[in-house]
Amino acid sequence: MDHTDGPRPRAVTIYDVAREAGVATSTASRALSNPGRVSERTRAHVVAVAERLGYVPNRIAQALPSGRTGLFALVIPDITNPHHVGLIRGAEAQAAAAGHSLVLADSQEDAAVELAHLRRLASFVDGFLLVSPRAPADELAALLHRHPAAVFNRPLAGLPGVVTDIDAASAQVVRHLAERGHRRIAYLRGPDTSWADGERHRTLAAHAAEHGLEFAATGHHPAVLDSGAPAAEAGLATGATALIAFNDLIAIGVLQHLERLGIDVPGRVAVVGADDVFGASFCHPPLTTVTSPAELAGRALVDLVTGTAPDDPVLPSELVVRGSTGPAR
Amino acid sequence: MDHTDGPRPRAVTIYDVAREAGVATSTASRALSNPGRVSERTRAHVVAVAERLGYVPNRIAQALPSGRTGLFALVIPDITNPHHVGLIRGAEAQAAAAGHSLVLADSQEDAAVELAHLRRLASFVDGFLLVSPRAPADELAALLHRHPAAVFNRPLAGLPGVVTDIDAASAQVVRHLAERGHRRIAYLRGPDTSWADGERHRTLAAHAAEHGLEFAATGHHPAVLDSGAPAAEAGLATGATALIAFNDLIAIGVLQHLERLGIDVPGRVAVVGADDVFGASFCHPPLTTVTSPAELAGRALVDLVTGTAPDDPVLPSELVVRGSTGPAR
DNA sequence: ATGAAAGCGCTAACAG
DNA sequence: CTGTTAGCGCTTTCAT
Repeated sequence: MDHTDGPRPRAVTIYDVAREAGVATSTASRALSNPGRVSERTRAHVVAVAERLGYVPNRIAQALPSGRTGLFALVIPDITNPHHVGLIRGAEAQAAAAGHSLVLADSQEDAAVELAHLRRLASFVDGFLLVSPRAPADELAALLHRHPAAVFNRPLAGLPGVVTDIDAASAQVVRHLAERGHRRIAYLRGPDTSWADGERHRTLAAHAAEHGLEFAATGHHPAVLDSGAPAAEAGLATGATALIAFNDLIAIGVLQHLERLGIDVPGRVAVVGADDVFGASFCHPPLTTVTSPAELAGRALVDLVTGTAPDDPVLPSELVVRGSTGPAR
Repeated sequence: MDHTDGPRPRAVTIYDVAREAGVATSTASRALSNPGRVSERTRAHVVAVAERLGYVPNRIAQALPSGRTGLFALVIPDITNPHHVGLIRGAEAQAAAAGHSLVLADSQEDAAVELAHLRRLASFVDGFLLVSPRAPADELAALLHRHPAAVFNRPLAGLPGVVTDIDAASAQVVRHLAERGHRRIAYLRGPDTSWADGERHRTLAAHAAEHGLEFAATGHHPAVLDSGAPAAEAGLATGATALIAFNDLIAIGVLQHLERLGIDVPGRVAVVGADDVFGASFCHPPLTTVTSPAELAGRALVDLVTGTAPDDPVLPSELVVRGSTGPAR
């Protein structure tokens, strides 16, 4: 049987409440959602009647005149990535605290899917939370013309947003590796549509130059565990003694591949990830990585889109040294 | 500035389209969403005008008469649990494929929060996807009276649902441990509001009896990593040589605690988890666990709530043997 | 402080 | 095949 078909048993409306309470619908409405503009006596009476009848306001009907649903769309490139889970969690918590809810949209790293989500959801939500959006800036701008939005990890003209302090993280990573005696390092790039990837590439190269280190880059690699093998091969081929992966997923995949190859980590090659996802602390060896302000970012996005500007649009990220880095061979 | 305040620039309505196309609104409506009930010529014309004006139907307005939003609420006890991520992913994918979207609701293992979500979202969604709901059955029933719902891992009278084949999984776990020579096993229980926990407890005890094994249980333990230490202590105190945790989160926490204690796994004690979450294959030692049909379950929930009954409400779960189990001391 | 009435944008009878 | 009209449930002027 199809539960979505057929008329649902009709619910108690505000008309029922008004009639039962012997007042006009407008009075009932005010008593319920605009107290203070009605006498205490009638307010209490209407509320009591509503309670007794089991009245629950129809939020679609509420939304039609106001245009506000209290729903926000959270658009994510890849739900599978554990990194994004922190973001979902932060956003959900902050939204719930403000009485809002999130509509989840997974764009599967596909710009077209992402844009389709924006179009589909536009008339339904009060705003968009865009996590590292992949679509071209002009197309995003066109679709978001009449909708508030906040963006994580991608500066977009005219849209508020927060970003990870990638430069600070890269500086710490490079300094750490230089101190451990590495002379040649390689960056295993992530998706080419990722702004964060470009930033990591740029800042790692710059800091490597400062320290007089040789720098190479490989990729782009998809941000998934399975990229580990090809990324590791490409990284090793550069002759680097330290491999810095775009994120922990790739880094853990790299560790697994190196283990299969019998290559000692960190003895022969060091590995660094990014995001400090669940699992990074107990993989083998435990992964040196940089933290991601994911949960913070999720909260900040909700704040931004609801009009509360955060103090600082640059969110902290810092190095966590674990077993996967060590002195160069 | 506050993006949510102030009137949004008003959008193109179907009236605009109808006027511009020189037809009645009903004709425009039919041309756009009920083709075949209008001449091909006017259809094409209206569509062209709509396109030119950049018309996008207002989904709230569409939803008001029909009562259908195409939104489904996914209610989860704990977003943090990586196990649930598979479920979210499966549900999102299946919903998206059918042109629906998901509203995310995290009840944080709290029955009151769960019920509050149902109340808040009821008038907004076409149905509920309940993942291991924690609230009392009668309260759930009362709130879901007029809303379709599908449930994962908790049989609820009158509601369609799917469950994991916990009995089969338990049978395999116990047989595996018996074959490895364990004579006394302990189950580290999960949340007391979890139906799955009760089932695992019951079936593990039954199969242990079949095999002539001694069986003990400890807990309830919250289903988080930090439960690992107390759960491990309680489990060891039972004198068991094999500890079966409610889920992988607890199991991995147990592994970490045993490592700190210098207790050899699986030499001195074996550890088994459940769900086969991300990380289970590369923790130390890799965790023997049972798979969870999470993604499948997510898809099945969407199918159920949209009226497509799945073939079998019992979803497969099977043992994956890794390094954390071995012969008893 | 309260009531009457209009309108949010769309769909679905009901006519023609 | 197309136009007219009512109505989904609620909020909000505008009167009183």
